[in-house]
Amino acid sequence: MATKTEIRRQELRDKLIVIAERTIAQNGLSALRARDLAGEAGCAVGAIYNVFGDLTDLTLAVNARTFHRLGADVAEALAAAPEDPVEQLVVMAQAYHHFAASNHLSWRALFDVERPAGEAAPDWYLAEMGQLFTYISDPLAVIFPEREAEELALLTRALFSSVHGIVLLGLDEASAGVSTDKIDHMIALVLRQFTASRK
Amino acid sequence: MATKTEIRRQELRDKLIVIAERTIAQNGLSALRARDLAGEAGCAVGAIYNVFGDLTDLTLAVNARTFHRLGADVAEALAAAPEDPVEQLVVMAQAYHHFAASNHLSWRALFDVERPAGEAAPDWYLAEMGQLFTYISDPLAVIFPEREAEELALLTRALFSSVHGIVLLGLDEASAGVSTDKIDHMIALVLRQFTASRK
DNA sequence: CCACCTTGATGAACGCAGTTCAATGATAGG
DNA sequence: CCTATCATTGAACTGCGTTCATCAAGGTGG
Repeated sequence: MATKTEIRRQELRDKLIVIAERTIAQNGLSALRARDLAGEAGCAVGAIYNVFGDLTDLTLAVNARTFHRLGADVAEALAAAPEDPVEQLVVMAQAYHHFAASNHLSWRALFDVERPAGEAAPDWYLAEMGQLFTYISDPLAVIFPEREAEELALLTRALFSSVHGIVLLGLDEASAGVSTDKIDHMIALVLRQFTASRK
Repeated sequence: MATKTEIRRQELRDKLIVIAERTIAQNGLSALRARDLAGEAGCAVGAIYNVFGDLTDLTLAVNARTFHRLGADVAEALAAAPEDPVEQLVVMAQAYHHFAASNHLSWRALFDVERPAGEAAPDWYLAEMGQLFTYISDPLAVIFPEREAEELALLTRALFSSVHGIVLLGLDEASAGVSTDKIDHMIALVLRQFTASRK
């Protein structure tokens, strides 16, 4: 069938994702503009809309890749972590922090993308999130062997959210952000203190 | 001097803040439009810019009031809380949560407002934040009497950020938000577990 | 290999924001 | 009351995402 066309579309799709990824990483989500994109990709503005529904779709494609890189970094840190489950939590949380710090604008784009109210997050997002939760709940189950599964799930979510909050506010320069070392320190403080009494 | 003019300006300023506050509370920050605002206030679009530098300035004025209400709610909860410092932390954190849940769009506007990169947060923001931090650090100092002041400051910030993260992700419907009860439960879990071993 | 038709690509034009500023109207001092 | 000064106005400007009538290319049957 329209093989030629499909190949061209796929190539344009990839090219747009690469350009958008670089733009977001360097200048943030707000710097993503249809005309600039078309200029850099050497296509018409309308061509973007032949390949993506709108710029939000393109942003989501970039975010999927960012989230995947994030998950890979955390997994890598976990693989290299010591046996101790508390240390595993600390190492993973700090890997999350370092990813966010090193990919600040891309990481922000994960949360700043406009989502139509009441619409569920895309599947890849929930899947990637579930993977992260598994990394957390495994050590947690070792640390708190007597807790119910449901309680562990809440703990997992709570700890992830806590670390996320520390990183979010810590990296926010405007509201008197905090040095990288101090963020790592806060993460370790919370996790160690949290797991200090294992019951 | 220009008393007539100044009075008129002050009245317009107040009227715009009230209208913007209602608009944000009901339909979110993205529903704030200069023409609608002028229409509702019965003034020209340009008049907005005689009184506020731009719409972000107006949003910041609304945010100052929101943040102040938030602080008042937390203070009220603290005043009605038991003596036990751990319970004080839990009560305040849940007050934070309930404010965010009951004023979701206004609360979101606190963080969603566009801030020029590299620019510090306004003074009222830092002051209000400092007040919240004091509410937290006082019970913390009772719970952890042997910790250094610097360490306590980090703990304070870390705990605030943690609760903020739990509320933020918990209220986010798109990424499979969580029921109000479960958010309260997560907050209590984290704070109680965190303070279970007092050292 | 050509003629035809279907399908895709194009970019000027549209709608809708925030913001500006020349023209108009009000204010206050003489 | 007059006039110089200042405030207000809203049409116009700019910049954005998005659309769609127009044109070009691709594939197909003869």
